[in-house]
Amino acid sequence: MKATETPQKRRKILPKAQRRQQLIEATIACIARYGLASTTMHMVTREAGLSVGIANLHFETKENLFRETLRYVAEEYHKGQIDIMRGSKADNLSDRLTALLNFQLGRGVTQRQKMSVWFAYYGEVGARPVYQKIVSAWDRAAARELEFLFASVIREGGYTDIDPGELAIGYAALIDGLHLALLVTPRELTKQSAKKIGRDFLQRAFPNHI
Amino acid sequence: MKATETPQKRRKILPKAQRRQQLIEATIACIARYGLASTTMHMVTREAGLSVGIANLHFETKENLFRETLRYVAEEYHKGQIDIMRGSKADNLSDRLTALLNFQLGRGVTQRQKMSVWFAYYGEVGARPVYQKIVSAWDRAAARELEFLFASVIREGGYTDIDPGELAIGYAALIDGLHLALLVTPRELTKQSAKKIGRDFLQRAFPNHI
DNA sequence: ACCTAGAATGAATGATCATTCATTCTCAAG
DNA sequence: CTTGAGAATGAATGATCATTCATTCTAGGT
Repeated sequence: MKATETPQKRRKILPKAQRRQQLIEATIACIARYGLASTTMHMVTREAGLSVGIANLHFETKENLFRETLRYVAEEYHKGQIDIMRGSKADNLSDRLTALLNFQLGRGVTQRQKMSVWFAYYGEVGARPVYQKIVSAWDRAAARELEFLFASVIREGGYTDIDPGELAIGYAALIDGLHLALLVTPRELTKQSAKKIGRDFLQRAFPNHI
Repeated sequence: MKATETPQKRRKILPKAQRRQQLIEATIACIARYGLASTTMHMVTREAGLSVGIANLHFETKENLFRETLRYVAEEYHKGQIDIMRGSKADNLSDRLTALLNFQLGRGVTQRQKMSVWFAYYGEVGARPVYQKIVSAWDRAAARELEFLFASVIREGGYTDIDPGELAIGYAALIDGLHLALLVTPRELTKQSAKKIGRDFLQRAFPNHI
């Protein structure tokens, strides 16, 4: 009995940008599965179905690859949020708040893989200034946008005694905390409950809108 | 000119428990400074002012040392919370809520070092079932206690339409998220504001108590 | 069909690190 | 004071890993 033949993969040449993308996605998969600490270049390149040397060719060092991967993940999440808040889709403020919540706690974002990667990087922020810079730059951008949205809601609803900046930080913190809870204690919290908790927060702040 | 003499440290023999404690504290310091990923046994033992071999003597493996360190950190934080919630100090429920908030966002807990270590472990939870077990066990215990406290407050205040379990998860998530914000974007958030944001959350839920 | 720029490969290299253990040292008990 | 149980040491070992680069292969241009 002959062992299953390796299908003799033909070497394929692709444009730089495409290979970089491929390697970043392999890195995400590996970090989610094995953690930042134990992910090796061999794992990443094997996951991508390529040879070890390729990583050096496109990213020079492991450090570069990891940094670019963080940039990619951070951009994906925060751009998604910001697009909704700017509201090309829903003109209505209530709908915009709901859409934001649905995105932040929806299928795409709350995949175990995504949250693992996200917190793996957060965990290294204390020790790596570069990671902190990347994350905090996006965080700031999203926070400004959220503050602006909340300010509009406050104006429209005539709510008093609410500082939009503080509420924005509180809401963002709540969402981050819910992501953490979904990752660490998934048994205790369903995505449905998480959404309800987020909605209740908004409702207590903006009772006329939610 | 003679170089500064190393003061020829005398070898000291101490009981097991004390050395273990010393090594755990050195581990915390290293993780905060260098991150989980790059902390080595040499760093830890140097930080403790001891030889490399000592770590193996007391913990067998690096993995063990890290696990015990997580146990220590998790216990310290969650026991502190639980003690306050059980309220041997303040019989008054309002005071108990305030004390809890002051502890969770107070000097001790929000030290950069503490938060770094905390999130370093959270970051590996996705990849290491052992870490997840330790953290989620404590989280569950604290969540139960918090739910009980909130239930008492709800009864006392005659609040309607509040589920204590959901509110407890939301509040815990908010606090975790605020810790994360203090770690990642300290420029955007002072400990004072963080406390105010936490207080506002409680006030919107329990207006007669805060 | 032929060439060649440069994309891709992977065995080899050297660095880093956890772990081991033969040896040294300490101190409490006798 | 003497002694031995076991605490502490740190040079040595072997494993793992990032990075290198001589070589092979591909595909678009002529």
